[in-house]
Amino acid sequence: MTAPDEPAREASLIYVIGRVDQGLRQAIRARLAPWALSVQQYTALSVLDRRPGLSNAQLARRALVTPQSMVEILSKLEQRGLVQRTADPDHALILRAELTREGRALLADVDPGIGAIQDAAFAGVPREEQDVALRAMTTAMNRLAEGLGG
Amino acid sequence: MTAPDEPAREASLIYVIGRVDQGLRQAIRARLAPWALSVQQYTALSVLDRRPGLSNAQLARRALVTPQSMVEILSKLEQRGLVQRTADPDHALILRAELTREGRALLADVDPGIGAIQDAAFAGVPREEQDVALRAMTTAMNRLAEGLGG
DNA sequence: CCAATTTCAGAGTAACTGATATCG
DNA sequence: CCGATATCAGTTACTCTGAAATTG
Repeated sequence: MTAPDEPAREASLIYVIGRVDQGLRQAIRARLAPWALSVQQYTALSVLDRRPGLSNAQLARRALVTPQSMVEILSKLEQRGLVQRTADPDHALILRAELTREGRALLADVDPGIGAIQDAAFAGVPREEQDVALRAMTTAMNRLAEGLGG
Repeated sequence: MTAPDEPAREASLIYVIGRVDQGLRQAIRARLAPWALSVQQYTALSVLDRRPGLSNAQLARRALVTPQSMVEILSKLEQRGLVQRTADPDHALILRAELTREGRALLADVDPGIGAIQDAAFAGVPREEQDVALRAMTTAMNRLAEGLGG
């Protein structure tokens, strides 16, 4: 059976999102391998690059994972010297994270390759439609972050 | 720090897809818990419902995972009596899978709840835009299945 | 012999639940 | 006391790589 499977007819949005994420993750993982960076480590780095000063709890809410999951990611980045954390002056309990110089340098090395993956995956889709998709997905992301209630 | 995080400004499509998938998975997992079904088990069931007769290898290509990963999912469904597999008459090596009556019954029980999750997540997005998003994501899925080359 | 399918075994990744300690 | 943060420990979910046997 070498015959290629026929393309799926009408799958649900929820299903297609899962497949795309799976394929994207694989591609990103391969691209990141030379730096021994995991997908979520890369994700955390790029979030911190755009929003320095987020705490572990804030990062976790943003990523839609538990704070315990984020601790693992963040602590490894810190051990590796890509991220540094300093206590908030007003709340000694809160550790605000930001990229180190090494972290920024590594991100600059890696970012183009990841961008290329996105471009390749959506090459067949017109800009305007990509924008519509991005808006739709962003809406869903925000609703999911609120627990599907609001 | 109880103040809600400001909504993300301009994240990349690739990033938002990852977050949405993560949020969706969590919601689906919770909804599936009473049946002790995992997310990928549910996914495999619904694919087989629409396309009976797919082999393990075909399912794996469709899901963008290795055949080894799919074996685990499929064999558990088979052990549980939700799926049955029969050898292809022409190729004794190929085992074609299909839902059992129990599998179809369980899927019928579960499906509405999963549909509700999708509806809730994309409630704020107009139909036409959901369709555009679905088309864009389907294009990306197919490109990823071809290895980003084609 | 080669290509495709299935599957076992081991490993690594990713995320979770539970519990503990601290701060305001 | 309560709510939020951080984090340790254990566990489950998910996927991969490697290797083997079988079929056409």
